[in-house]
Amino acid sequence: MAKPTVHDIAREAGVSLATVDRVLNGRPGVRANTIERVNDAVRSLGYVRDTYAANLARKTQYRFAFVLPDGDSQFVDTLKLALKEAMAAQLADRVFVKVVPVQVQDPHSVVRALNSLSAEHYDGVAIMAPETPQVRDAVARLKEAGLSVVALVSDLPTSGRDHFVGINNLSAGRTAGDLMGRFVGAIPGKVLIVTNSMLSRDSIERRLGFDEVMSERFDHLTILPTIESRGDPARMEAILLKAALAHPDLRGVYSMGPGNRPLIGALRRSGRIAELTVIVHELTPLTHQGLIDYEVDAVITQNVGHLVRSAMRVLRAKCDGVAIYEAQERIRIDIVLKENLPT
Amino acid sequence: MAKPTVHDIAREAGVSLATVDRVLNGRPGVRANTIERVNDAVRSLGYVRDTYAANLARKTQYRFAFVLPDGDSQFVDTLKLALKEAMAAQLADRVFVKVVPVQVQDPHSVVRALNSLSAEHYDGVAIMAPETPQVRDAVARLKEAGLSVVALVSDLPTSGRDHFVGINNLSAGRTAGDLMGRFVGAIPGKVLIVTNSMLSRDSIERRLGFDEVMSERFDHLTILPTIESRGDPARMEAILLKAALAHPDLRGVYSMGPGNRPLIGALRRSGRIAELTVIVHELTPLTHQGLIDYEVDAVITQNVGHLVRSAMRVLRAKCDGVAIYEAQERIRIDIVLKENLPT
DNA sequence: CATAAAATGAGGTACGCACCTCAGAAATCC
DNA sequence: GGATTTCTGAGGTGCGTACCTCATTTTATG
Repeated sequence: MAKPTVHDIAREAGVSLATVDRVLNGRPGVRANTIERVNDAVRSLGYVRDTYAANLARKTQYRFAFVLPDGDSQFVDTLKLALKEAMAAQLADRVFVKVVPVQVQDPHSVVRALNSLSAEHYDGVAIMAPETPQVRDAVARLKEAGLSVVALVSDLPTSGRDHFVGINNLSAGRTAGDLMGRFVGAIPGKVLIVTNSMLSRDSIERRLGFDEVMSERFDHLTILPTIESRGDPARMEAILLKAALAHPDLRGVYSMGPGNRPLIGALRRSGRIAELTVIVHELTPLTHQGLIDYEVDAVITQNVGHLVRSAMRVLRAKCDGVAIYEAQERIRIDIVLKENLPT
Repeated sequence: MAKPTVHDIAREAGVSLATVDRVLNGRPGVRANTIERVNDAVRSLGYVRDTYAANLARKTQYRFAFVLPDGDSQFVDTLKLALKEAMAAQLADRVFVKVVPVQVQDPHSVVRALNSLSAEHYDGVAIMAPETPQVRDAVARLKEAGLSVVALVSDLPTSGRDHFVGINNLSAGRTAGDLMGRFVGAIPGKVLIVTNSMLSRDSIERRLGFDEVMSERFDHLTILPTIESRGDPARMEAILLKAALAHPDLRGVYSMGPGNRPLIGALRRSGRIAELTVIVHELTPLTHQGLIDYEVDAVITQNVGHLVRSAMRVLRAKCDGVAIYEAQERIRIDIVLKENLPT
């Protein structure tokens, strides 16, 4: 009835504690036959290793690196803040976290950072960086070296990462489309989409989802050509202002990525921000204030606290070789309006 | 640099291990003066008890009771399901949970259940039940007996409960109002509110929030007198059907509590469900399907997984006498549309 | 000041596990 | 069948904590 321990397994399998230990920890010196006996006992008794006792005995720490974009992104800042909080809370749980800042626009910077993470100093890595062939290779190398790797916010499929912690961007785009269509209402008009770059996988997926919903359910709205800022706020602001003034029947603006500051600035300058339905991504101090001021109508976001905690849980589980609790690790797409802003 | 242990504290405070232990575990036989010295050492070294090692040594289980409404509420069912999953995941963490079903409409049933929970068999209790004087007293008794108590979903203020795990219902109502106003659009019309009973604290608060937002921002919409089902589905269905047919300019329906099945049934029968903006609470199989079928426009919900996990974390923290990590325990108000339904 | 009472120290055991050593048993090889 | 190699058992130690006992010191009490 009580939780089975290694002693119970030893008894059940008719072997000694030492042998159970060898099997459980993959140490050599056990006949295949005996290994089977032990594993059978584990299964039949439903033994699960007490990871806390194990860590206590092993006196290890989990050493994780979080590779995050450097620079002044409010989203990354809130992410870092959440990470800091989580670290404080997890300190008791033998988790050591190091933040590694990288210049995400430069794949070499990312690769250099990843290559600097050896299995000697780290047990796992969480990476938030755009998908490039170089990064994929570097991740594969980390995996090979025995590190656990999770992709954070932005997925790195085919890189061999253990897990992706983040939202489904197709659904995020569809959600934005749903809200846009409903908020704008039945009157025909135009919708503007802005992004940093249409090359990133996230933007492509969000755009795809948005388009799907618009054509399925709101075809009285016309989508204008996408505005790409390419990381240049001034450029973004200028083009946006021009577009806002050029289309008197513009009804809504959907911003798919970072760069909400120049967006809001331009819309304000155009004098039309109040009448437009503005939907952006990621809840940050800026977008939070935007909601309060009725300048932003909806924010589609992912809870940064959940992101970092999920990343840590998954990394720990991978290190322990334990199955993850899927339902808990699914990051939801949050819709935030003025009224349900978290307090 | 390394994590301080009880040994470090003993050395720092200039006392023996036994004394540190007495202080940390509140055992008697230590002079006030000495207690202070130990506590100072704890503070200055930043000692945090390793709860896992502690539990290992204490070889206790956390024994929690979840007092939940009996009967066929889909919301409670999903809550129970989440509880079951959480139990499976927490089994490794020495948590034992017992579900105690009660007839919530009968305060005596609740009180009887609560009184049956002795400190001998339980360390903490999570309660989901309406607030009545009898229940308040029973909770106070539990606290007195040394149990940790959290109110779940529905708060029990002034009962002395340690914590409330659930959403802010005023904000939930405001959020519903915000969505209703935006989804319905600029055309004047009427809005219907239905609930089980306007006597429950939750309904009152949601209604208050909804009204606030409607009068602040959407005063072209008129709110019809509230329909109360009083737990009678047939009655609800009949009144609702009548109301839906009596007001051709009805634009939206807001359901504040349980009883979504007769609601949707009546609206379907009225033939107007597609044109109405329907906003309900709690994501269940029924409302999930309603979103998919375009019968329900938005669901305002709280994540049951978070609810139970938060309740467990809080109960554990209270039992350990450890501070809770506020940010993680704040239950958000989730807005679910067809497009961001969790997969 | 003697004595009882309270406070403290020293030390042990246990929890479930990892990791180590060494001796002895079993299997394999020539 | 003896020598060698491969397995296995018995046992110990330590991780950070709880909880227990028993002696000893300190403090309060009459």
